[in-house]
Amino acid sequence: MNAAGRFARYLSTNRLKMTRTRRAILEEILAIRGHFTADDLLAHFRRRGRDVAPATLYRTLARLVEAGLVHRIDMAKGQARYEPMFGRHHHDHMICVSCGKIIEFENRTIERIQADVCRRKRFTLVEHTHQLRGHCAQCSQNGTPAARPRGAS
Amino acid sequence: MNAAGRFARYLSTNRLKMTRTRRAILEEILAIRGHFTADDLLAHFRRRGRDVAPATLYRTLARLVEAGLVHRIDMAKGQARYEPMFGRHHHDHMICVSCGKIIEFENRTIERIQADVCRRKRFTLVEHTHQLRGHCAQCSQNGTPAARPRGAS
DNA sequence: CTATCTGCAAATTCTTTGCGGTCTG
DNA sequence: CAGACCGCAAAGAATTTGCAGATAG
Repeated sequence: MNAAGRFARYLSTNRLKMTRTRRAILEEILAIRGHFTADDLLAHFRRRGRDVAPATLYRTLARLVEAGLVHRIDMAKGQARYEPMFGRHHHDHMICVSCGKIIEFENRTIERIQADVCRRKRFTLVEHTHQLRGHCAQCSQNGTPAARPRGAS
Repeated sequence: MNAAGRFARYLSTNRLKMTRTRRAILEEILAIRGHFTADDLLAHFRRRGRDVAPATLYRTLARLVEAGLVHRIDMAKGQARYEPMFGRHHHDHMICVSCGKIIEFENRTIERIQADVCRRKRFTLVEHTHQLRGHCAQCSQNGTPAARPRGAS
């Protein structure tokens, strides 16, 4: 089923409604096809005259996340990012602290070890965050000041 | 060198001052010897009559992090946590979403693969966050409602 | 003595909530 | 046509910043 269909199903299952605004938000996200912030979306709407209230957008994003159609990436600092998850599977992120670019990565071995670690501690994993922050190839090259590695969690 | 000494060295190197308040904050952290929030520290001080302004605490924590003596754990939601790093080496965290408990874990293989991933993408790693959120052994057992695993990043 | 600190209060940032009118199923 | 939504404005949480007097080197 496509994204709109899946959202519709999620909504009806939960006795929620498919409104014009919700449809518009989902379409905009489908059009972006990449990482975005709540503000990005608001700006898109503002630019084309359609005004969506921040409150409404946040409420809808929360529903899309619940429905499993969108994934929220909590940044250490500043706004959260979102990304569509239609038919995609799990991956993690490298975030360039110079230019903000997000590079996705996926590693089966890490996921497996992670599961092992949880099993060993009898920890029931619900979700995880694995972000690598640093400088992307371009920024490292363009003499971005100080790319000194350091440990962190 | 001990923590106080290291902090003193960091301060003087940067033409900063070792004040009474900074000393008190560092001592309090040494006494806690575990994970804490800015609010925890403020409460400790308030309880014993010594009043430290939030602004001052946050400024000092930032310095301690810069000095490498304290590590900041950014939580997806709510307040950041801090932990002393005196003579400890890197580790990551499992966070119980039921009781808030933080369990540390450390895995050389994951760290190594992570470094490989960065090398392959020519990404200069500065720091990383690897958090597993879920239910700890106790909370899973005590019938904490709904421990249904889901994917996330 | 002078630059850095401290506490206070106000500002910020991102997100959430309360409310009165509107729309969907 | 009842219950869910929308936009607006105001609230919220955690942290940061500006300022005037205090203090360390």
